[in-house]
Order: sequence, then structure tokens, then C-alpha cells
Amino acid sequence: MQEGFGHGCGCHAGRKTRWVEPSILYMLWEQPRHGYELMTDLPELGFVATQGDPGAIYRTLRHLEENGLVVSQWDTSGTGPAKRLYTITPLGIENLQLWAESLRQYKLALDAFLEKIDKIHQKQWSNDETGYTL
Amino acid sequence: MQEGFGHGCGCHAGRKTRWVEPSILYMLWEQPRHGYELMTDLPELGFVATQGDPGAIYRTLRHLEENGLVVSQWDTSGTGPAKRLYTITPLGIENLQLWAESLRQYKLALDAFLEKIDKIHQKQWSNDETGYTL
DNA sequence: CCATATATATGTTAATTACATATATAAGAT
DNA sequence: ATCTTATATATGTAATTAACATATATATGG
Repeated sequence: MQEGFGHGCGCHAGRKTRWVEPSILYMLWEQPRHGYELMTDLPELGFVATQGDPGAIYRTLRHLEENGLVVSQWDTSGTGPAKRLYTITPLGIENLQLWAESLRQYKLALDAFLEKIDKIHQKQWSNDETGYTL
Repeated sequence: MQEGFGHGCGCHAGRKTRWVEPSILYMLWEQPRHGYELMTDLPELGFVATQGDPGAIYRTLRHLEENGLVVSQWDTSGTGPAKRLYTITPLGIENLQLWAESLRQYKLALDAFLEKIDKIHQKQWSNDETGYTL
């Protein structure tokens, strides 16, 4: 099936853009962390909901490390199994700034679109040419 | 290869979220149009860049029609080959309003994230603990 | 020694993006 | 006549992301 929609009627209910990559970079820019910490703390960022999707975290971290945007070292202190402590690199910070720029551009487009889309309600209630109601 | 990135260094340069579906629904809410018109006019919306990607338009239109959000009729008037004229349905308008809501939620998260991410520049220039410069 | 919390990692499917190309009709130029 | 161009719709496919499920391993507490 090709849904990702909700009510079986084809209506929109849940496409998401989580921006996992810039979110992780930002958290690591604040301070070095390990994967599990990122997984639990990212939702607090208010931007990504990665709870129950640890795959997104660890795959992204490995991708970032392959490209030199973060580095990791094993941390055997503390309780529980060994953890990788990830640290952002200078290249990673540059990359995060690129993300910031492109997200700002993105915001401009989104704001413009929302302003247009706001007209729907107005017209819908004031001028019902179509003859159907919601 | 797994890039989609720019400089061969793994840095961000181009992930896009075009929101083709709500954009098409909005254009059809303004007035009935045919596919080619959508393809050429959508970039003016400032949100999607679908020039050179007609596939996105026609596949989305068929998907929308399958789910009853738009209907089409052949238009043989005018010059050139016959064209399908697409019209949004009441269900499509409801769907567009769902999109509007979720995009507004999305905007809130994006704004919050951008506010945080703005701190990068400040800290980078004022307090260079790391010892490297950009 | 068993359940639980911590921690990392892999696998799979679906959806979207991005790009390329195929098909067909009509108008205008040579 | 036919060649090029503009119009118009449609299909194919690879790459990326999202979404979900599951596997592996270590330490702690009962």
C-alpha cells in the first residue's frame, strides 16, 4: 500500500520532516554526548521525534563520522555498557552553519506559503460559491 | 554513492522538502488548472521548484485523484494536445486545511530551532575555546 | 540467574526527491 | 510536405529519508 495517510480517505495526517542531521549536530555543538543521550534528549529540542527510532540516530552518527563532521571515542567510565562519546569537529560546525543558512531560507518559503494558505479559512466561511460546507 | 551533498566533504548543500502535495492543492484551490500549468506556475509559489520534474506533478495529481482530493476532465478546447483540467474537491479542501494546520505546527518547531541555532555565530566569534577559526 | 535499564547496531518497507526519458498533438517555419 | 518547437501527459528508476521492527551486549538489582 502507499498510504502514510490516516483515515483511509487519502487525507493528510502525518508526513514529517525531522531534520535529524542538523538536530544532532546542534546537540553535539552544545556539548559532546553519546548516542543514547541524543536519542532521549532530541525530542526536547522540539524539532525531531526520534523516540522509538534509535536507528535514525546511530545511522546518522556513523554517516556524520564517515564524513568527518563528528568524531567518537569509547567511554568506559560510568555504569552500563561502553558508550561512544561523540564530539563535533570544526568541519561539523561549518556544516551546521550551512544548515542554519538553508533552514533560514526554508523558513522564508514556509512563511510565505502559510500566509497564502491562511486565506483558505476566510474564503471558505465568507464566500461559499461551491455550495458545500465542511 | 550516498551523497546529495555538495563539496565532496560531506557538508550539507541541498536537502530539500518541496511539499509538492499541499502546493498543488493550494494552486487548485485558487482555480482549476491542468498539469502543465501547475508545472510552470508552482515555482512562482516560492515553495517548490518543480521545473524539470514533471514526474512529481503528474504522479501527485494521479495520487490525489485516486484518493478523491481532485477530479479531472479532458479539455480539448484551445491549441495543442488535449489536457486534463484538474479541480479540487470538498475533500481536497478539507485536506488542504489539514496540511495548513500541520505546516503551522511545523513552523513553530522550525522557528524554535532557528532561534537556538542562531547562537552558533555569536559563540563562534566571541568565545573561541576550540582554538580553530572558520 | 532472571528481569530491567542502558547502549549500540542492523534490517526492511514505504515515501519522497531527483533526474531521465517516452509519447503525442498542434503550430509555425522552410 | 516535413522539420522544429512548444505544449502536454506519462512512465522509469536511483538515491535519500522516514518509520518501524528487531538484534546484540553490558551492568545492576532482586
